[in-house]
Amino acid sequence: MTFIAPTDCPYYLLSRATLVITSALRAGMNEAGVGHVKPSYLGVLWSLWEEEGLKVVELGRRAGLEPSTMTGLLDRMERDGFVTRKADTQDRRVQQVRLTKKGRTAQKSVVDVVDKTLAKALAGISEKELEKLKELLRRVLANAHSENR
Amino acid sequence: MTFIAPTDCPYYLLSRATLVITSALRAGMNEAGVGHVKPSYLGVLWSLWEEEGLKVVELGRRAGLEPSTMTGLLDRMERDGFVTRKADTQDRRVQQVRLTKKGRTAQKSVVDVVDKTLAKALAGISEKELEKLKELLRRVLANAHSENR
DNA sequence: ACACAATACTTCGTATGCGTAATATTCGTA
DNA sequence: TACGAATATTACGCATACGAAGTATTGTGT
Repeated sequence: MTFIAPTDCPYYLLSRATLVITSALRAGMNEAGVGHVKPSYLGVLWSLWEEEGLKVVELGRRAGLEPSTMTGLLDRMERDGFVTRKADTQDRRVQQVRLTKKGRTAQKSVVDVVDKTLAKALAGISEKELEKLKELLRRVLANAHSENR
Repeated sequence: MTFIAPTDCPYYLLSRATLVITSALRAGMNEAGVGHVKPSYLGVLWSLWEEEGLKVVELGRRAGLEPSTMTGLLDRMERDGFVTRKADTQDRRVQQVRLTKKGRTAQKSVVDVVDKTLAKALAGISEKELEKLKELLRRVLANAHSENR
């Protein structure tokens, strides 16, 4: 199969969809007065709201990001006052990442923005269709995963 | 609707799917000996293989990218020898972008890599499912589009 | 106990994208 | 025709991601 028009190419559609939702999230955060929360922070915040004191590698694993990516991401999050790093006393290679008060109290607004933004982005898509979409995307990820070994 | 696990969040799935395919494309290009062709070049090359001498804004429109993004992209493509810019004599604001010989001859290998990479990434997804996926993604783009005005 | 492998994290260079502002040119209208 | 609006491009700062390579620490096999 060869894809001619951009709107016929799944890669184009995926990239664009990701970018427009990222933009919408950024805008939504600004409007809601939590503009310091960048879209990339979400994966980390989500993990830490569940379980605090995770290490860098573990956060990366959960968000699907490389450790080297996490470093810069956590630098920005620390700069913006959402998390702190704390050396682990057991294993001194490890940095424990924990939420600040600001990181904790942001949860409500942030979850709200994400929900509303996704609802808008996915408007007109039924529950069933959404499930199908997610299932297909999971299959793409599974393909990539099995490819790498 | 609130999304708990990453694999339950459409935004996470979309981002990850985009990134893994981008990675796969990069790797595929390298293996095929056209490693200078970066994934971002594809949108521009596609447009120029169709019609040469397009201006920067038009290339951006077709690829879904901002003009300011195009500048850096075209800089890299020029550096890597795929395109040249040429001032338009009619309208001196305009830069005509045209393919070099290298840019033209790359078409066959590049299209080949893209086809094979997408086939692998989308393995196990039927024609019908792929159509559905594309339709849903187009709807997301349409939503974003109508949102912005 | 010691050499070597594995793990955790960071640093650095590069790619990719956006938005804002600056510059140059052209267009439309009074 | 002069002038403000629109258009085309670039410049700059920032966010986000990867991979390769470096550093520190821990684990393992002999």
